[in-house]
Amino acid sequence: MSGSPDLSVLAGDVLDVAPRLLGAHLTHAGVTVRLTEVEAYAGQDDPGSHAFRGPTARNAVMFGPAGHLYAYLIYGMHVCANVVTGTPGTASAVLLRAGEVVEGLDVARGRRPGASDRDLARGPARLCRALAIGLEQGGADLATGPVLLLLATDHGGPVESGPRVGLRQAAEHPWRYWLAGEPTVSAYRPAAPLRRRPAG
DNA sequence: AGGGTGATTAGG
DNA sequence: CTAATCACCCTC
Repeated sequence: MSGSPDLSVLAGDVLDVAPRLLGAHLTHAGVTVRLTEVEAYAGQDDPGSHAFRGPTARNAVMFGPAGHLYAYLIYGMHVCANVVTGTPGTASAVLLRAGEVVEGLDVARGRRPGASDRDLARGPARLCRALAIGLEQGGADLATGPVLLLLATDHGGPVESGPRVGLRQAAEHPWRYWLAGEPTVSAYRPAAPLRRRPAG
């Protein structure tokens, strides 16, 4: 009877939940994206996760119930969005890396001047830009909005997996999942090596 | 190939 | 307080 979609599946293990988000629809402010690429972050067990070192003010929402939005600012200018998974107390989440704009194409184009349609939401910060997701949306309940998640009953194609993008820690885990053959999947970019201190 | 940008974090 | 890091994007 509820008007909200059932997101209870998100309370499961993040490695199980992440691929199931592929094909899901994410809607905000007049634009809907079909997710084509995601990455799993396994909380305090995962050196690549923001929650690895325990709760802080920034990552607090990850320790809460599943189905909420964890949004953060990176490199001083870009916002990235995650879906919190697992049970309260665990801090796992899924980074939304890329999607295909399936609704509100003109609105999305206006938010991403100069970008091709393929690139509108191709990359985690681009996806947030196309959907106008900012830090204000952090903590939002994805079942009730304003950012809404509608799970897919079907992926719509085979899922592939490989190493996560841009991580220096725990880069060996194949916890990035994408829909095979989708042009909106972002290119794999290994982490840049640390700039070495001047040698003595 | 390199630069922009500022919050977040650990450490003194 | 300081200094290092950062789940990225754009332009050249």
